[in-house]
Amino acid sequence: MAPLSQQMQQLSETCSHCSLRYLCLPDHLDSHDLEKLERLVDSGAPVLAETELFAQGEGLTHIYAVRNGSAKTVRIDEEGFEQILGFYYPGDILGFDGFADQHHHCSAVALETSHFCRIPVDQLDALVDELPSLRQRLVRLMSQVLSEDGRMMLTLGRKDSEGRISSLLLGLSRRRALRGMPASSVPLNMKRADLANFLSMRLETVSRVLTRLQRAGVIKVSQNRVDILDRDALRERSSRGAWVADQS
Amino acid sequence: MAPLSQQMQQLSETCSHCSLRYLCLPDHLDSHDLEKLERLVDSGAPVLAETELFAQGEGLTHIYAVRNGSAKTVRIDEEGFEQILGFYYPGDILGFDGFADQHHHCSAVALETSHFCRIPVDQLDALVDELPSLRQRLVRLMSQVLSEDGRMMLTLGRKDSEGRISSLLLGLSRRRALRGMPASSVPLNMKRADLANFLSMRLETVSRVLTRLQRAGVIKVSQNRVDILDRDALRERSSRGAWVADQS
DNA sequence: CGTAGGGTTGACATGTTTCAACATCAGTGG
DNA sequence: CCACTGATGTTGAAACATGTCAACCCTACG
Repeated sequence: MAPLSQQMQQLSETCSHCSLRYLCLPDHLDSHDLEKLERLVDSGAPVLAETELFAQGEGLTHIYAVRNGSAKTVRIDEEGFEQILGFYYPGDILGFDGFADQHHHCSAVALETSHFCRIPVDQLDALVDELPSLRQRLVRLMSQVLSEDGRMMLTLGRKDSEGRISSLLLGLSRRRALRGMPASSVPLNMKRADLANFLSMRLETVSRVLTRLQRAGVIKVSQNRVDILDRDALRERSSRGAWVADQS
Repeated sequence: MAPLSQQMQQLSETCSHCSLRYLCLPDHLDSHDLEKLERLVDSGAPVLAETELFAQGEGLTHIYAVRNGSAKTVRIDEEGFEQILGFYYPGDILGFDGFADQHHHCSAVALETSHFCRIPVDQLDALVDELPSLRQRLVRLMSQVLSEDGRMMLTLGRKDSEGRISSLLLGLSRRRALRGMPASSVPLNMKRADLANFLSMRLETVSRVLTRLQRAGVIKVSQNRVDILDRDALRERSSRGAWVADQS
C-alpha cells in the first residue's frame, strides 16, 4: 500500500477518481464536462488546525471543497459577536455565501489538519456559462444548503438543550453514513466551545447534556468521540422538548 | 390618476416598468435580456390572505416574486412541528429552496391580499442557459438569501427576547427603507403567533416585550403597526442581551 | 348586543445561564 | 520520571429569563 501522503496526493488530483464525486460538485457531470472542471481544481498543501481558509469581508477568489478533515464557518456580526454557522466534512463546499457581492460573509477555519480543493471562482464562473450541467449542479447544491439552513433554524429555535445535542449528533451521524463511514461512532473534531456556540448554548450545558445522555445509556462519550448506543432513544430525545407550534 | 386596480395591472405586466426591478430578478439585466425574462412572467389574480402559493413537498413548477402585499414561508419538520422561515415583501423571491430536488421544502402563504409574479422554472431554466447575466443574477440572489439566513441564525441563537424583537423590527424597517417606504412606521402584517413562531418565542413573551419597549418610549404600538420612536435605543437593545461568545 | 378570535397581563414553574470550584489531560522543563 | 502549567472539560448552587397556565380585555363583525 502506498504511503498515506502519496495516496491523498493522487486522490486530490482528479475529480474523476475521487471517492466523493457523487457528493461534491462533480455529481451529475458527464466525463467530458468533468474533465474541464478538473482542470480548475487545485489541491494545495495540507491546512493545519485553526488555519483560516478565507476571512469574512475578504474578496471572493476561490471556493473550497473539503477533501478530507473538517472545517467550520464563523461569522462575526456588527456588534462583534461570533457565531459558528456550520461544520463541514469531505465533499462539502465552502464559500457559497460569497457569490452575493463577491465578498465572503463568514470566515472558514480548519478544525484539524485537512486538505481542500481550491476552485477559482472566475474560471468556475466562465465554465458555468459553458456547461449547463455544472450550472444546474451549482444551483442545486446552493439550494440544498438553503434548505439545510432552514432545518437548522428549526432546531435552534424550537428545541431544548437535549434536543439540540441529540439532533446534532444524529445529523453528524447521518452525514458520516452518506460518506460511507461508520455512522455510530461520531468524532467530535470541534471543541466543546464550538459545539456550544453552534447550538447557542453555554459549554457547561453541552457538557451536562452529554453526560446526562451517557448516564441514560444513549451514547458513550470518550473524549472527542461519541458512540451512539441507542439511536432510537436519541431520535426520541431530539424531538422531545421541541415546542408545540402555536396555531397560526 | 387611473384606478388602483388598473394601475397594478399595468405594473405587473412588464418588469421594465416595475418599480421593484432593482431589487428583484431583473436587476443588472440589459433591456434586451429583460424583455426575454418579461415574457416568462405571469402576474395572476390577487391572492387572498392565508392562501397557499405552493405547498411543502409539492413539485417545483414556479417561483414567485412578491409584487405587492406580503407572504411567509413555513416548514413542517419530520415530527410535525411548524416553523416560519421568513417574511417576504415586494421584490423578494419565493421558492429558491426548491431547486435542490425540484420539490418545495416549505410552504408559502400570503399574509394579506397580495399580488405575485409567477415564473415557470422550466422556462426560466432554459433562459438561464441562454443569458449569463440572468444566471449570475440568480446565483447572487440565492447567495444573498444564504447570507441572510446566517444573520437570522445569529439572531435566533444569541439574542434574548428583547434583542430578537428589536432586531426583527429594525430588519423590517430596513427592508421598508430599501423599497422607498417610510422606515419608521412598520406594519406588522403577520399575527403575533407568527412573530412568536418566527422568533422562537411564545406569543405571550412577544406581547410583553412589545409593551415593555413601548413603555420605555422606544416604539409605539398601535394594533398592527409599530412606530419606531428611538431608533438608536432600539439598536442598542437589539445587541444588548446578546451573549458573549466563548473563546474558540 | 353577543360572540369569537386575537391580544394582553399576572402568578408560578422550570430550564438554562452564571459564577465558581474542581478534574483531567498534554506538553514542557527540571 | 515527575512536577508544573495552561487549556479544556466537568460539576455544583443560585439567579434569572422565559415558558406555562389561566384570566381578562379588546375589537370586529354578524
